[in-house]
Amino acid sequence: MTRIAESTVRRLSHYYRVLEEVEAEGGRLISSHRLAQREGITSAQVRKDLSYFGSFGRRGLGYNVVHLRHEIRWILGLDRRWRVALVGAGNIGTALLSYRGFAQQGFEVTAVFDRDPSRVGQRVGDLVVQDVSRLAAVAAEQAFDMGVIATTLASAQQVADALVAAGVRGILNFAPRKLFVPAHVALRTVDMAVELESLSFALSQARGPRRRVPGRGGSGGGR
Amino acid sequence: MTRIAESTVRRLSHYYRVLEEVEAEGGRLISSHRLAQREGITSAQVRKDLSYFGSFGRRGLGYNVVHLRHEIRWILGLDRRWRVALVGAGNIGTALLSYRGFAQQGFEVTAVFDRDPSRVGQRVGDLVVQDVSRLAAVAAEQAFDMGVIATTLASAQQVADALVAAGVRGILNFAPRKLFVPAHVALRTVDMAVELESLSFALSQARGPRRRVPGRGGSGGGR
DNA sequence: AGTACCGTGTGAACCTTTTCACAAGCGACC
DNA sequence: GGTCGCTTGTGAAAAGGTTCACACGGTACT
Ligand SMILES: NC(=O)c1ccc[n+]([C@@H]2O[C@H](COP(=O)([O-])OP(=O)(O)OC[C@H]3O[C@@H](n4cnc5c(N)ncnc54)[C@H](O)[C@@H]3O)[C@@H](O)[C@H]2O)c1
Ligand SMILES: NC(=O)c1ccc[n+]([C@@H]2O[C@H](COP(=O)([O-])OP(=O)(O)OC[C@H]3O[C@@H](n4cnc5c(N)ncnc54)[C@H](O)[C@@H]3O)[C@@H](O)[C@H]2O)c1
Repeated sequence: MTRIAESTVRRLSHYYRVLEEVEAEGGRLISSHRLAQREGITSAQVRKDLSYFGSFGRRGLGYNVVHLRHEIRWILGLDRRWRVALVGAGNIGTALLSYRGFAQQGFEVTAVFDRDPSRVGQRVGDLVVQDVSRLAAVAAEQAFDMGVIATTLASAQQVADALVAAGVRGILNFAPRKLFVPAHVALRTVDMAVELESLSFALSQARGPRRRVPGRGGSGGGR
Repeated sequence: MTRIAESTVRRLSHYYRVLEEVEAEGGRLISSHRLAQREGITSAQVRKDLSYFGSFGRRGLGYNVVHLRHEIRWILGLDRRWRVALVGAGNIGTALLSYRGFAQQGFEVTAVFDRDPSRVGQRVGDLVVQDVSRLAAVAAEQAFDMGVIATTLASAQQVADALVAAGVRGILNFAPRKLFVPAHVALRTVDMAVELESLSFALSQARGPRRRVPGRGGSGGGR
């Protein structure tokens, strides 16, 4: 079987949401075309994505909503609980903890760590912030599947290393930096600055090309 | 000139960060190879990305750090201030407001809106939360360039519509849903659930293919 | 001035992902 | 049972993005 593209996986998440909604609305069947419409993509894309994993539809009819949702749920691994360690109980970290959406999809934050003594010991939601030095010890008990990095930029790589050492197989990183992890550890980075800058670029495209100082090559600046 | 790929723009953001760091470390020149190494990509990719915008390097030498940083700064439109309206003063919204990183890159949140009467009037950072019904009126004064949607899922599309009506040309969306906006408005979505689910998928790949009930086609589920 | 070395900029090759287009399956209706 | 309309699943084509590989330009050193 050929490797699945990251973009396909991300769309599966979207299909899953749509299916949840359609199910709630009472829809029993949905065609690739209508599914695609709700996501603003083509129906061929939907069918191709699903075809990598099997044949879930019925010709002339479409997909059974409940069935397809369960299939995608299984494909994405959402049919189990994932134990998640959160490192960094700052702005982002506490926002994530207060969010109930993740637990609903099976992502259960079972421990929070920080290194700031003023935060350690405080309660955040149902959890008490622990000192990050206890990460290895707690991991031995709880066997985290994933780690979330919500620390300051400067600590991100060392926290990643600690999480890897603690045995996580996946890391979600909020620090705006490239992290290096072993090949067997999956890494995803949420970089809001990149998104904003991408917007900034898009909005700047309206303006004309760079006005250049005449008589000056493009290379300059060096002495 | 050919359209610039979104992936190229995102990498430019990363190059920009690396250049900031290298500059802080006192480096004057950097080769595409070393720049690539710090991002875990190939040097050809770096050169290709930059080549879409001009010739910024010197053969045999590399790129002048300060000069290249300024070029990218200009390309990404970070050489000006962007006025940003934030809608939704909940967990994510307040986390964003407490973050100083954005203002440093020129993204200035100049107004915050919510519809919850218990939040309206409260101070968050330097700003006072206003009722979302005032969005149009405030936009007339402040001329927002971009909007950030940090509201609940159910409100996201109507808030997007309101922001578009208020004249923003870019939207950063945190609600996990596909939003529809006119072609002249740039939209980027930060969907943390998708990221987590992508991790979940990656971690699930270890397990074998789906065990199927024998004697049952792939299509089933319908009556 | 000549030679050795280095690194950019870029066409071409390669690889990946998306879109096209259609045969084949399925239900409905006569 | 036959025909019609609808929709899937999928090879093949197209589009898009990345990597290769090298000519060319530039520095350094003799
Ligand atoms: N808040 C935002 O809106 C926002 C937006 C974009 C990016 N980010 C990024 O997200 C990350 C977190 O941002 P924030 O605003 O929550 O920052 P914050 O300063 O509020 O929180 C960071 C927390 O991490 C803790 N920490 C630092 N080093 C640690 C370590 N080695 N081990 C354990 N804990 C450690 C700190 O004590 C602090 O509590 C930063 O990297 C930031 O660049 C934040
Ligand atoms: N908090 C997280 O960690 C997290 C993670 C992933 C996704 N999200 C998404 O981000 C969004 C915000 O999450 P949150 O945790 O900050 O939620 P929240 O409930 O804390 O905040 C949402 C805020 O939006 C306001 N709001 C709702 N409808 C509005 C409207 N029409 N106009 C103006 N304001 C309105 C609410 O009054 C509330 O203050 C949600 O869509 C959520 O799915 C949040």
